[in-house]
Amino acid sequence: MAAVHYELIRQCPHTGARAGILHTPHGQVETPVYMPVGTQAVVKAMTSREMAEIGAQIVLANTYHLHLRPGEDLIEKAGGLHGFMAWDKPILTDSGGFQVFSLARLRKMTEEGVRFRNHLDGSELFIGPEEAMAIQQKLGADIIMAFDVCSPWPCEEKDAKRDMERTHRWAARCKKAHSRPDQALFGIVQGGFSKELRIESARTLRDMDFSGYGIGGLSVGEPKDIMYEMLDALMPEMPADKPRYLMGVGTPDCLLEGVARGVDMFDCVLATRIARNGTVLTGEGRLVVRNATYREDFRPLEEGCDCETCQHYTRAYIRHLLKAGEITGARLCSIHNLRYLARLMAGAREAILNDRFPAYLNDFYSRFDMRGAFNRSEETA
RNA sequence: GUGGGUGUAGUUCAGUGGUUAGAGCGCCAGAUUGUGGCUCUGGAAGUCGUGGGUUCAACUCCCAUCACCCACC
Repeated sequence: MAAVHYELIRQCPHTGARAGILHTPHGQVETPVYMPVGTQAVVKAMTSREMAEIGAQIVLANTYHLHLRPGEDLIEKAGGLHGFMAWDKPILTDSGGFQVFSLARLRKMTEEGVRFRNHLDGSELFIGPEEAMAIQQKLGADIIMAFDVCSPWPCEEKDAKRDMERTHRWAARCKKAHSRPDQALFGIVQGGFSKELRIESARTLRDMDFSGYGIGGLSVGEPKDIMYEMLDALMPEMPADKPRYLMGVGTPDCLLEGVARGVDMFDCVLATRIARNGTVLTGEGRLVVRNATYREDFRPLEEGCDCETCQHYTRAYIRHLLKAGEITGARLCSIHNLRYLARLMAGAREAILNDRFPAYLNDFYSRFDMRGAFNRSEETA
């Protein structure tokens, strides 16, 4: 049996939403799931014990960043990422493909791979599909990602096609270089913002038979409507017996819209990033606890939340910590946001299992104030 | 008491005759979607201690005065 396999438990009769279990060498993951991002082998400001308490089932780490520092050889000596991080639940490593995209000014890309001038000391390094696989196999995550080419928004169709085709060739090279049987390799769908390309990419990768499929190149600046259109087009082409992972999403509404279209896994830095800058997520919308209006607000961040932060601390106190630049302010907000997303996804799963996912989605929108928050579609519309 | 110094945004300071007096920090707000982010962007905020005077023109020069600081009696 493969290192990772997906077990479909229940399909929503009205939407594409599905509840399942991802079986991995380090235990099960109940899907749909939000995966906190721990780029540098840590979810910023959090310990692995706290992550477990928050209810995180699986965390991410990043190939590019860990290759630079401290290096995969050291992590391998430490017993792989699980030993190094003291986290015995599942881990997924991103391949570094996105860093090629986000650090584009520093790159030189050829068919072989990508030459970077790294951001730490400026020295040159090269990562191609084989290097990305070799690094990830030493890091030892349960799930590793193919090295892909992420097209930007906006993007000419011919450029998106070129990136997609290279992604497919690189996916084949990744598959060939992948040798550890206890790690699952996921391919990544690209295709820019063309439905035809997205469908072609999904079919091509499906035929290559990966253990799961990432959907890359979305949430890179495009309006939400366009992201949803792409998902609507490509999701029917995704194999039902494999997990589907929408990379880099996101906001609470995008997560649920993704679930509704059959996505099983998500990751996003948003929750922890905005937490460090004083914004938290609640069922009623965003709350910028850093703002002066909460100076004397002695309520918890969110009434009824079961997170450690909301159990013990007030908005006024957290605001004070944030304003004073105290690290604990960022920690308390991160704990809350991670717990919020864990609850959101657990609630979605529960709703799917009970055949009431559409009502769950409606209830979310009726409570969550979308005004001015994460509303990217308004900018371009 | 004598001599000297300093008074400019909430704060620390820049600005020595010429557009609408600036900066850092603070304050207020916005941004943040496979993390180069305790980051980035924007905004509000000053009767230039006070009162006179010189000058076409004064934060800037002169006089007085008040406050604070230093030194010496």
